[in-house]
Amino acid sequence: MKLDSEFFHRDCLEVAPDLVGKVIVRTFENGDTVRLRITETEAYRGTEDKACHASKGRTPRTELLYRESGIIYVYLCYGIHWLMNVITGEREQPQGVLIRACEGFEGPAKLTKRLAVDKSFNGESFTENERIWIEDDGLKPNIRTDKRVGIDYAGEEWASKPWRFILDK
DNA sequence: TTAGTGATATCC
DNA sequence: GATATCACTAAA
Repeated sequence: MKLDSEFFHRDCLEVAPDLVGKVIVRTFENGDTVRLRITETEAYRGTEDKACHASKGRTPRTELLYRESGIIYVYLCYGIHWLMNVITGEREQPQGVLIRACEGFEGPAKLTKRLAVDKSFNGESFTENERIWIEDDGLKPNIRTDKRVGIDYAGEEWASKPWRFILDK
């Protein structure tokens, strides 16, 4: 079952664990289809979350975070890597879920490389899209939580939040 | 441990 | 216009 906008229209702290175990489907121009189970996500929640891009204020880049849920937010990290996020929650409320890893592709940049996701997906919809979407295949996985990684700059208070969700086999 | 990489934000 | 920063990876 393809996830609809209702799924994403919730708080990122609900959507993030729910996305774990779901399947990203990507269709390529040459007809190939790739299906990858999501194994790791992280929640980024609002202006008060120092690790969230929107915490420093509304800018052209973070504008997407304020938009409706279910759209894709892709951005370039360290000049080389594309990281993929999904916008969740209410409009005007900057929050989203970072897709960190999929089965066999552990790492946000490996994931986007495999799915050939780049800037052109920024602002696209996950719910009305021919190229990429997410499916629920009925799996009810065990999920464990952990601290988010790579955000030491956000300070101890935010870096220690258990807002990382990992598929537990 | 370090280099590589480029968009963005912030500072002139 | 210039530069400092960054939610990473691969190679050593």
